[in-house]
Amino acid sequence: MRKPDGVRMEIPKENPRSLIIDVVRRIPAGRVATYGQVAALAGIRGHARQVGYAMHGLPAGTDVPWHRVVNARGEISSRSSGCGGEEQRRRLEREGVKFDAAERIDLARYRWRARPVPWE
DNA sequence: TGCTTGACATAAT
DNA sequence: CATTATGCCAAGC
Repeated sequence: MRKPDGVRMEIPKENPRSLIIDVVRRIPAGRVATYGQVAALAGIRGHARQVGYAMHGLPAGTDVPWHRVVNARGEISSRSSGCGGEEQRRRLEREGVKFDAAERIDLARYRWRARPVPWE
């Protein structure tokens, strides 16, 4: 078989990265979601790393509430670019999310439930 | 073209 | 509950 044109778009619309961002946008204020949860909602369960990678590719001043995405420990993931997570923590506190002495969030209480029914 | 790193998760200890 | 080890996929070099 031979290749079609060879001309390919670098940024397909159905890019998984965009899908991840779309899910993050659905996170309500005052709630936090884990990377794994976002990945699962994006249809890529188990690919939590790609979620974090997508966040890293987000531009400054994006409309995506990336600050509502935390790791499974309920803490802000440290990134390679030194510090900066302080901004994320400040944004979450501003939305009513409380941090404990270990700078962690009580996921049992603030974890976003993307369920059709709230509970029960 | 192939190896290494990475804003993680889950299971085991 | 904390730490360690392994797996996952994609982007960077």
